[in-house]
Amino acid sequence: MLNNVNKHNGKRLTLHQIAEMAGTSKSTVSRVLTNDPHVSPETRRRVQEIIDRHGFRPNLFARGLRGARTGQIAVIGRWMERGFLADVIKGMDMVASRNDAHLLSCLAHGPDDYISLWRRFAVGGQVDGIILVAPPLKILEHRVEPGDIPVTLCACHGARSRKGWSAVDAVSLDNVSAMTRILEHLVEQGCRYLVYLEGTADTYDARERALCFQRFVESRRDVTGEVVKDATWRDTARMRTLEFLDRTAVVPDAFLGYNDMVAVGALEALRQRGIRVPEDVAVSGFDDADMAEFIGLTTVHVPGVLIGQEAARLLFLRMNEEEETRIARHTVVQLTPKIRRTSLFEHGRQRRLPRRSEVSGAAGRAG
Amino acid sequence: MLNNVNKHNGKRLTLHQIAEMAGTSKSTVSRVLTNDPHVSPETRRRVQEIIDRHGFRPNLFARGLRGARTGQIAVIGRWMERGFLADVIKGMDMVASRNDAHLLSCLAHGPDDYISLWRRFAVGGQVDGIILVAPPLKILEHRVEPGDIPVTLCACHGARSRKGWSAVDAVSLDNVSAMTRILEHLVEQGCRYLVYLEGTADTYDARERALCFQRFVESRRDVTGEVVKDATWRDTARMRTLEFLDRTAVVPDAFLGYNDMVAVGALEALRQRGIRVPEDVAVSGFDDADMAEFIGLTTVHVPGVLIGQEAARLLFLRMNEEEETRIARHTVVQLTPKIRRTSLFEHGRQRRLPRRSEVSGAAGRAG
DNA sequence: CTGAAAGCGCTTACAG
DNA sequence: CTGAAAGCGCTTACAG
Repeated sequence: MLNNVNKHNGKRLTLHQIAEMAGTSKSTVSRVLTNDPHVSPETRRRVQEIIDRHGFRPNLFARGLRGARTGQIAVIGRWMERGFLADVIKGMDMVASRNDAHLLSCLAHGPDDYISLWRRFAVGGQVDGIILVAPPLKILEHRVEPGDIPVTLCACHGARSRKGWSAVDAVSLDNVSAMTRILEHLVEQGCRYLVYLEGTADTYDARERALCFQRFVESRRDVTGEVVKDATWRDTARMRTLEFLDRTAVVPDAFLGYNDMVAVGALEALRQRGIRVPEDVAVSGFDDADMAEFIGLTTVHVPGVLIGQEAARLLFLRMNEEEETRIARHTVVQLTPKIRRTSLFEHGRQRRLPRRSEVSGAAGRAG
Repeated sequence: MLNNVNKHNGKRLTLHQIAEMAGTSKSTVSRVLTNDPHVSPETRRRVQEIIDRHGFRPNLFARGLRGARTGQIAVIGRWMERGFLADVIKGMDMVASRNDAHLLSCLAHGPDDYISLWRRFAVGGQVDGIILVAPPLKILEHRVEPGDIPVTLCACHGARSRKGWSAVDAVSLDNVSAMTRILEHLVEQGCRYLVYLEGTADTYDARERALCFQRFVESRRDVTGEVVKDATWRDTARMRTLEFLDRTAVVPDAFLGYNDMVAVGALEALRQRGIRVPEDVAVSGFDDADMAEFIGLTTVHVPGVLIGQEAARLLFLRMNEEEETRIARHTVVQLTPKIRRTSLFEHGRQRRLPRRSEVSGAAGRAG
């Protein structure tokens, strides 16, 4: 009887009542509930049967107040990452529900809000653990305090090398390998003048992708690069791209977006200016969003669900440790480049627009 | 000092300590915290100042155990609706954080899991209220019990007419108006043979959209319709569409998807068979997903954030009521059809494929 | 292996 | 307006 869960004769069930029905004490019932080994098999069986029959679930507040497990995990994320966040939360929820825990998901409204949410949970005792998804860079100015409840970093590659964060469990994305392979692919396709649309600049992963782009460009004599800032979402990316196109003498060979939505913004701008993709310019994104495959967008597949599962696994591992260990676990998730239509010149490139090399070459000769 | 929030000399703060510092009693501090009017302005000011200075936040478990507010709202949703769910949660979170509450989001793994999650929270006392997002049809076989904590239905239009659910607050989508306008638009464009890809059949909204399609087709003498079942997501929609195309004598004039992802599945299948959109066949979706505009998909815009806000508003209204009222609030959200490229034949329709009317007409004459 | 008792940090009648 | 006290439902030393 689903409707009678946790109720008996219309009254909410308590340990006390279960104990009475089982002809034992509250202590023993509690021991059964917490899997305490100091209960005889026979007693355990009898008590468990009553518990099961009535669908009894202990009051979480009493439990939490007593300082035991609350069965709640706080997940702090950002609305801007909603696509990734939805996948990650799915993965976490899978693991959490296997551990009889629920997710308390909070969307931060900005870096400061993110940090104050984190600190509140870190000391508050409201949850058993915290997962920080793509936290703002600013969080690294703070540190994990000795008394904090367990925390796992998710999608914040590199944070572990920072003072005060080295002992924190983390699952990070291998942005650099994936980004480098996309860049190499573009160069192979004949691209020499690349533009990176930076997206939000305040997460570690965003920063890492931008840095990777810059280093790659610097390491290649034959490649020129430029970073366009403040292209955080589809519309801003479209606007930034339009502005860029209006002030540039030559159209670049490729636009790389911080993520797929930014790439789509660039595609819209290019379409608006009548510039063909991929004939005139290549475009790539990051994330492999739902429709990326359909529109043939070259991108990097990010296995969000798997990442969420792993983050939750690390957290439960930590939570279940008897005593504090000096171990910090770090999982690096490999990402898969997806080369698609927007960056492929199958039949040789047919370009109407002048290349940068031609223009600058001409200018060089003229000068 | 962010790090000192809720701590004083390294110890977690309690009412007791605040009372000591303020030179008053726990009772009075508690009264200040709960906005009890029975406190002198001077005392209130003094206590509040200490609270603010130390960033004191009362222990939620003690509060919850005592039977007062817990500051937590449970949101139960389904992974399949992830796009919609992400938007809705954003809206709820905006309202919740204004009310100093957090969202406990649970993803149900199936109808039974959904229902048992709901019942657990309904009687459990873990949260102050529940929002059910797009619950499975099966939930209507159960009913809201008298002792249940407040619940708000979200995206479950029509449930209110069911026994045991009439007194529940709800925010629903006006699926019928939107769907009808899309259907009328398609007919205006010359479509006569329509196929609806049903998607998941186990939510009220999905059911309602399918029903609306069937009724429309039945009400029009000149229109033929067919429903394809079990097209729940992009890949299944693609497969169902391919199967359909392989067994049909004539290609329909339009495919309507239960949502945008289903529509994209259909688009993929059509592309795979070399059938042009919109020249040979029109396609429409539902939701107005992130990339729908970019790919020119005709769809219905669903304002998820706004819907989430409204659901949370209704819930807080209910929670803040002193005594139980006999009022049930119902907000209906209007949806906006977005007519785009996939259903527009601007330059007159140029069709390579035979129309159903032609084929069946020929068959009729032959018989 | 089992039970009686203390106590977690609040709120709210109750008494003044 | 204010304070002392009871009690919410658990868990865990403590004693047997």
